[in-house]
Amino acid sequence: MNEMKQNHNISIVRINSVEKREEKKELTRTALKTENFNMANSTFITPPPTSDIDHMPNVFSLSTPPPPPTSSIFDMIPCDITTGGDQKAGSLGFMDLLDINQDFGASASLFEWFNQNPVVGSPQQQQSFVPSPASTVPETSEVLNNPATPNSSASISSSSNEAGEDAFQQVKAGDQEEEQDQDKNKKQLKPKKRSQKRLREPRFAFMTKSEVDHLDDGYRWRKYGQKAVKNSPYPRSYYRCTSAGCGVKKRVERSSDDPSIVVTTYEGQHIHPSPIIRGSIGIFADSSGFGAATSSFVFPQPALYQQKHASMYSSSPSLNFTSSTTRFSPSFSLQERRLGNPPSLLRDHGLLQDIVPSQMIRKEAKEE
DNA sequence: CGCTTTTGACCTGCGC
DNA sequence: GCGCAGGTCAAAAGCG
Repeated sequence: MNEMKQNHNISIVRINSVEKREEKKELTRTALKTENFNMANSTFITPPPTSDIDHMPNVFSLSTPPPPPTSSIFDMIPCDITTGGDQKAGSLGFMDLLDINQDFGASASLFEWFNQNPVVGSPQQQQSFVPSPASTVPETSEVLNNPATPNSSASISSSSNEAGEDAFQQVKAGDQEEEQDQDKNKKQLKPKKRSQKRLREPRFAFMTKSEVDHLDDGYRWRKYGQKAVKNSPYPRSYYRCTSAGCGVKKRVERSSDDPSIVVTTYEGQHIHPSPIIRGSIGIFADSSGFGAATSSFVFPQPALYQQKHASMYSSSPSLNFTSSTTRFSPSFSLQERRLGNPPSLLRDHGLLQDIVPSQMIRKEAKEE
């Protein structure tokens, strides 16, 4: 249990995506040129938006330095947020997202903000988000840099194939015949659905400073694989949501640069409410919950889902934080947050208080 | 007994 | 075409 009380520095990356193979290749090449290429020097290139999840900022970082013992989430100082490829977007912080320093209009929550700020609009916008080869890595690194891991950034590329089922059914049909001929000698002769091209769901990731690899985000996960990661002594674990019909996956791996950093990548959206949802506290089930070992915050559920389960959502939950031991989903008032008076609930657990934005240190350093 | 984790093999995509 | 690395499968083992 002690490990559950580690500091959890979180960096979130969400890069909207556009399937630009050439840029992707270039990114890869660029990254590989870097001496310490790893997750840190990567960029998410996800498929075009398919849901409300894409209303989230394309990229934002919640990197956090080790907080003082008495710090709380309310002590957080804005960290970098870069939207799209537009550097003019400037920096926004975690608290910005929480409506502390930034006016999100009527929305008092990250959730609402996400849904009210369709950052991802036109294909052009999406494309603009994907940094050019020349600028991508540095920019991404800038955004993702965590004080604890100067070289850290996360980079994942994904490809989407929207050709659809038809294409794959044809391919599959052909492959099945081949499989019958081929795999008789092989151990795993069972026909797999491998011939189908995988459809990539939108992905996003975040970095957490934690000693715990598998972070509790309120959902139940089943590990289905583990692979050694090139240039890293730490393996990557693959998890799938255990809920029937829910195909959300997540990958967890440690940064080779800083073993204390856990990089978690979510793919897909939950089609069910978070098991942790309970009580009267305002909650929004997420589309891809994520969090730290002892705390988690959850991203918005797709609008469609919310409509179906409107009763499950309160008016303005800001962020759903949960604990693996004692879950809680604070829906504190804006005033409370602005006054820096976190609910005792938060203070008592020393969980969220571990989340501190990356620029806190930077700013403090500047002030000194 | 049912669920989860482990782990080696296999599949797929990409670079050379 | 080959090799590599990422991703997935599924049998076996582990666990409560």
